Amino acid sequence: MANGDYEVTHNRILNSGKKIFKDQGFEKANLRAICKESGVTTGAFYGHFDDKEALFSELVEPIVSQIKKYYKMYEDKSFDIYIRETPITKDTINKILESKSKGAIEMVLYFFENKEIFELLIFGSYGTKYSNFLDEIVEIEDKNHLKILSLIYGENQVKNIITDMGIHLINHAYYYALSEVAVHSESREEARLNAELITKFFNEGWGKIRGL
Amino acid sequence: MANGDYEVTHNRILNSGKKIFKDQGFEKANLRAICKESGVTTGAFYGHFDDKEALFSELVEPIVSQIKKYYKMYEDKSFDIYIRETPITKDTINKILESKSKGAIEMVLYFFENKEIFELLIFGSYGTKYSNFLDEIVEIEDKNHLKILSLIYGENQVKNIITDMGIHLINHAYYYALSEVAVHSESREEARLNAELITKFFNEGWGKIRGL
Amino acid sequence: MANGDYEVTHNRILNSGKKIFKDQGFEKANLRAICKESGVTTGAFYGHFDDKEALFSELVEPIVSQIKKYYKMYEDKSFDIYIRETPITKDTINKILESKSKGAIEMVLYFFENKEIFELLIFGSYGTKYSNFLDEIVEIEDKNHLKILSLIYGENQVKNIITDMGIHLINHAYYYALSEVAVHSESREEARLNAELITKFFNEGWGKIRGL
Amino acid sequence: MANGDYEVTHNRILNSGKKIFKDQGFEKANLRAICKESGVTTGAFYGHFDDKEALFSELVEPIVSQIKKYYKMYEDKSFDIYIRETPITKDTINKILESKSKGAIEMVLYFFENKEIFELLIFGSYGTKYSNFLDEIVEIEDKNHLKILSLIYGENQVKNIITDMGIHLINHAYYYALSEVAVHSESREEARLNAELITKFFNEGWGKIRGL
DNA sequence: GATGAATGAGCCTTCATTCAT
DNA sequence: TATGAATGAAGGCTCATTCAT
Repeated sequence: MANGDYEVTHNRILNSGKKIFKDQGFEKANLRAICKESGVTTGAFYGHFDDKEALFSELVEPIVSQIKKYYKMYEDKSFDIYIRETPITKDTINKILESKSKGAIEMVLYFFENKEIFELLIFGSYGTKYSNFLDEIVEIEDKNHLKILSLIYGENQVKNIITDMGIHLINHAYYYALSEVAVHSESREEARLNAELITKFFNEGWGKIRGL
Repeated sequence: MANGDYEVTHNRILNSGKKIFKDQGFEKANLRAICKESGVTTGAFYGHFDDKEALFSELVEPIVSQIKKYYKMYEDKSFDIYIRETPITKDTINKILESKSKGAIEMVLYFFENKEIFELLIFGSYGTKYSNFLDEIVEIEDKNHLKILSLIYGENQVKNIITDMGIHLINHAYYYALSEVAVHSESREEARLNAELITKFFNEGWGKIRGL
Repeated sequence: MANGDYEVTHNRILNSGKKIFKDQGFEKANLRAICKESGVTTGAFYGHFDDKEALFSELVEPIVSQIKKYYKMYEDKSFDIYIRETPITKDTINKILESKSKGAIEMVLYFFENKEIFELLIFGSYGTKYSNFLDEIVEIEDKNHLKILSLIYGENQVKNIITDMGIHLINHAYYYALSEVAVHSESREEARLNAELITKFFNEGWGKIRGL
Repeated sequence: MANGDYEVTHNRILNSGKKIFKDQGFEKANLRAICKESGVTTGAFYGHFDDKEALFSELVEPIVSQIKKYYKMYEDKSFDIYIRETPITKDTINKILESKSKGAIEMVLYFFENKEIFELLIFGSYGTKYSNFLDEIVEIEDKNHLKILSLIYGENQVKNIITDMGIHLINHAYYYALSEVAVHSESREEARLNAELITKFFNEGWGKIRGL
């Protein structure tokens, strides 16, 4: 192995890691195999990453922090509306829901742009601290959803509309479906269409639940 | 270990396997721990099962074959209708759909009755040949769904309504949600209510898709 | 390797461990070398011991618990005298000191009987939880010594006789010397004579310190 | 790292080595950590020292050679007396012993002035060629002691007074105690007092053995 | 000279499976 | 058929040292 550029080797390891983690998942992926694929010794690996999970983290962290940033932002904004306008008009509700839908679709597109990494994060992270990442997001969405429903029906009436578990089941299905869209769509356009399909589909269901 | 009945020992291993596979998943479960829990030596284990996966299979196989039987039956029946009645009436379609929904809910209840095994099969099978079991079911449902849509719109028009991937995404979400219902509901009644909620929710979405 | 008796293999490992730990110390000792020496695979090793340190512990623990037992007993007895007789007579002091000396010599003889293990514990335990074992004993002795001096001079006057550090320095020297006696004497008789020499030597020094 | 003076860098490495070797001992000390602490690359390190042990040696060598010089000197002088004055007077013996004691105390003070390095040499050298350094000194002292006792009792009578091993055990205890004094005293004054305490203590013991 | 990425043998440990008894 | 000790390849990781630039 030529005594190469740090960054070149680093990226070679990142690429091998991405490939092998994607193929086999974090748990099954063999560090020596990643090193071999990168044309690097195991010793060299540890000059670039603290351990196996650090490689995974470095691959996945950009997308993770982006998502966290998004939720931070979203939470603040949502809370803002929540305290300022009471009573809430139907129009406001619709705006919130529409903005949520648009946000979801844009997120899918962002994930699509980072397909491989996103796939890693969602479907290959078993054995890492990210293994429940999507579930954590779903839980945030559960809370947000509950807030919105509380705006509409009042905090005490929500439970007559749907249970907490009901909300969770539907959100879980929704966000996993969107994840699949990001991972399995072949083009940006296809991703957008699929995300819109799923979103409309779920909005319809929510409409039914809310509407009556 | 008293030289007990073969069957007694066999069942003890099955029970320990069920417990430990459920807690840790197939992959992480330690065979020695299962043996210890059963009060059986590793050598004895291999008198009962070919290997670790054989234990998992035996646990899971009853439910698997039940499901397969169900789909075999369903397929035949569906195909039956398909060839016998043309042109198809709206009423027939509705009957088919309703029967599908009912079938789904009953399936959830059946899974709920076999909660632990079902959980194993769906959420603990990573590393076994069953790791894609639910996906395989979803694929069958995709085909069924396509048949139904073909009955309504004609085989050539379906693609104007929804893509194959669209069908798959929605079905995937649907069956995963139903699986969660079976696994996480605390009572049969709760399972039924949740299954009905999810089913109505998804029917609403499908109605929208079909309706246009 | 014949599929041998558990105990036979266990002892073979213990013996190899004793030998190699003694030669190289815990830290430098190579587990594979111990296994090779025992004619056992590394896998087999872990059927007998939890890890490298567990082997060391099992070798050393009998002597450790014996010593602890001795100090437990000694402490109780010493404390007993301390509370019962006040003011203390010179005669009592002498009896305590003589009993301490006799105890020390007997301990050396006990260690001599367990030479190899004792050597392991005192001089080969770097890297284990026993690495400061002798220091811990010395600290106990420091406290005991302080008690005795307090009996003679009163708690407040001791510091005019000798500092805490002074006590510690001398005790440290004493117990290391006794350890060397146990480890390097070739016969029980030699061990006894050396232990007596060291003890008389140190008693003389203490006499001088006390005497003024 | 600014392309500093060779010597500046060299000293920085020496200082980091001193610090880290003292904290962790030679064996456990990590060369990369030493380099990092010095702000030097590993490559650069090997421009300054042949290997890890060479760094240790350079730190410790000044004190080592000083000690060797001392013993060389001492040996010559002692030998001198031995051949010149026969029969030896009691007064001469006392002078020799007193000078030895004074020498020991001064040595402790010298070690105290070089505390850190001395601590390295005596308590942190496991894994280097210095690991038995103090033992080697003790052996020299054993020989010197034997010479003195031979002067007093005649070469053939010494063995009636004390065995070689007895001498060694006591000397070992003595020099280890003095080493502890140098390392653990907080001030020069404390070091002197402790060294005097230990020396008087041991002289008392020797007096008993010799004289009476 | 200095750089610092790379080396690679070595470490302890795990675990499904085998097989002599 | 049951036993359970033994297998042995594989795992992630460490670190003094080397060497192309």
